[in-house]
Amino acid sequence: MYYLQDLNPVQREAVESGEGPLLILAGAGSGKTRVLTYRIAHLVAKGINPWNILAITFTNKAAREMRDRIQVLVGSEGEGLWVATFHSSCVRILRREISKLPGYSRSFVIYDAQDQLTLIKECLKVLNLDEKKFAARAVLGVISEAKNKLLDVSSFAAQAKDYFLEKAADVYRLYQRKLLDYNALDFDDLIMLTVRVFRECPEVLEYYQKRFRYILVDEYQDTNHAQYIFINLLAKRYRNLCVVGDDDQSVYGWRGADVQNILDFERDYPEAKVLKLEQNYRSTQTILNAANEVVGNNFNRKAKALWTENKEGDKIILYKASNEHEESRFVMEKIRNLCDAEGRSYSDFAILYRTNAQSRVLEEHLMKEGIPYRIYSGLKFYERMEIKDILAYLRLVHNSADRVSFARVINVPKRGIGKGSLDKILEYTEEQGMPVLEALTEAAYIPGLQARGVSALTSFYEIIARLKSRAQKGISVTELTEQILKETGYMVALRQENTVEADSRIENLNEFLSVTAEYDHNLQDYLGNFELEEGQNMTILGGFLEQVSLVADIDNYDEAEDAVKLMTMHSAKGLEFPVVFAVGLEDGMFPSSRSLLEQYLLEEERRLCYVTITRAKEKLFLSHAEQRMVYGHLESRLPSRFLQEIPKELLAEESSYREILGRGFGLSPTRDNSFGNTRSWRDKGSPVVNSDPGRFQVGDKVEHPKFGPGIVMAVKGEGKGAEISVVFRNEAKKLIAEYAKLVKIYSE
DNA sequence: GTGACCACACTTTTT
DNA sequence: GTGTGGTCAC
Repeated sequence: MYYLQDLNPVQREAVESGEGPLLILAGAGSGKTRVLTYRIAHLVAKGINPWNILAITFTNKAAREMRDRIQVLVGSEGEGLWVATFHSSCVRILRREISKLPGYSRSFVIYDAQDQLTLIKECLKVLNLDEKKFAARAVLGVISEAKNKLLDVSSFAAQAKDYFLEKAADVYRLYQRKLLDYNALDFDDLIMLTVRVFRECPEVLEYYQKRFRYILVDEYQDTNHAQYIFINLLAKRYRNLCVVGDDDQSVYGWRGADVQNILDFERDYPEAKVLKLEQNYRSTQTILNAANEVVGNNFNRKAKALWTENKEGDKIILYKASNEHEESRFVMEKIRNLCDAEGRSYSDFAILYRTNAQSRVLEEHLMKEGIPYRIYSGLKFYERMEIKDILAYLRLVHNSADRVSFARVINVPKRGIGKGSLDKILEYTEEQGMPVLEALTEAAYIPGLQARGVSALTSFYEIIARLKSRAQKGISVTELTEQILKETGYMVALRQENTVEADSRIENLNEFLSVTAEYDHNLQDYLGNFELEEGQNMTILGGFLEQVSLVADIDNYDEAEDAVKLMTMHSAKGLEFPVVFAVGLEDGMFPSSRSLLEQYLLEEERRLCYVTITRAKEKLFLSHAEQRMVYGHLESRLPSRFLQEIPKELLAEESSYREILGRGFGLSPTRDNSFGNTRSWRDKGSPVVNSDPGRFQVGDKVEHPKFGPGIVMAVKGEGKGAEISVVFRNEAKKLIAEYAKLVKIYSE
């Protein structure tokens, strides 16, 4: 096996180790993808039928990459291998099996976050719940959490222990019923219902257990409970489960990922072999040391010692900017310098930030400087209004019961069907229990509709019905899309607007047409992948809709493109760059203000910091600003506590003040400007009972009789009248020093 | 039914 | 500061 020579001894053992459960703890940059792909190739080389192998990833990008790499190793012998994300695997299974669950149909559509929210709001309205008290987002969050834990409506309701949760259970019940009515599944359903099929239909489970004799899971630390059960049900029969992950890179706890899954693997599979990949091939000694030091401050982790044979490399540059603009300016300057001095290309650079909102200022500066860039987060292509509109049309053509899509487009472009008429149609549909589109054929009987409305609705129906019959005859998605844009008047309406904005929308729609064209082009491959069986009602259009509903922006990541890459720290996970700028490293930003109050949240942020640092291969720049505009208010900020967890000898400091004004000015508004003066709560520091209410500082930990413990995030003004912004456990408040019954617990 | 205007959340992170 | 959603006048 020639390829085994590419591996170090542990990697090799991981690849060669045969049957039985295997846990691979793979530190950042330790060649985990290589191990996974080689392991699959090795299984195939040993004569295992690829058809019996399932490899699961989290992103399409990771799946594609893995498929490509395996292809190189085994060539066409890989035929039949499943390499897919959790979600797309489950969709595939459900497309075959979901009709075994009462009421569900195989032709379901998939609702994204926006659709979910729309539907939740619809439910809140029906249930007469005040949207002030029951924020749609919060309710959706609770429901999603329940689904991730595989709680169905009745078990969720049974354990609802307060008023909010009781009402949320009502929403959950209605929400599920509506999804069923509209023939739609949300993201969480994909996993939950697959598990349900497995549990309720032993013969289905058995089929897949036998088929997937060898299972590999990437990023196992990011699995949530539902995904965990899904995998473990499948692996139960043969126990050939190989999971790869790094508990230090678990950064999706907030969306239900449970690090415990990887930490408990040895408990679940006592016979498991455990291997640790600890040699890092990516980063310099300096970068790796910094990352190790930071993450070493976490308590709940498996001991690991990442090392490298790479050279020591440059010191990490730490930059203190006066504000976010100056910080951006610094980044631009460094990019220019490194391009000139070291002949680097733009594609060598990545700028990473905690929140999407931070990209705006950076983008402005990049534009001004004429530096090519690409943003991999923020408003996503598929979330743009015009794209959502055209998708809604396509979905309605595909599924005449999809009320969310119907409601979205019935009056786009304007057809004189306002909110009142829409409500009447929906009400009528509800009563008649028919697909919403079909109800339009009876528009004349819908009570309360004007004749004008009736004719508008009838002609709308005719357009969609016509398009539908053409779709059934098998015209391409591109043709269908073009016809929708034309026949619904959507394009004409946009052109008539004649604004810059409308032009960009048209441009996006053209971009969308190239997506459909690509799909049409690849149709053969794609359907091949789906292993269609006779009678399986998988239309061309359905395949397209499914594909677009499962893509994320990062999936379109192009490593080679000659542009600076901007993305959130989360999106950067799994990627690497020669030069990394991590910006906005300030307490309250990163770690986020919400994480400051709970140890476990802070630890997740620290892991995110570890992930961020280990993205860099050669050079790492860390920056923070002393003042920053937040929600339109200027706020003073302190350097991130993570910065002081990096040993000073690994750092070289640069500061705008020093450059401009020289040393010794002590200009920092809150403390002297030597870095590292902040204190984390874990430090001793005697509790101080506040005696002078005027003396609050950013970073103080305080206690409020009503709101509980909190952190001072900003102080505006001085003395008794000072306005103090404090983040409490559940809320952020602005308080006036004189009146707020704040007690200072820790002080500097 | 439509469009203009105002108030007010909102900022984590995404398959 | 921005985007959304609600209200009101036409």
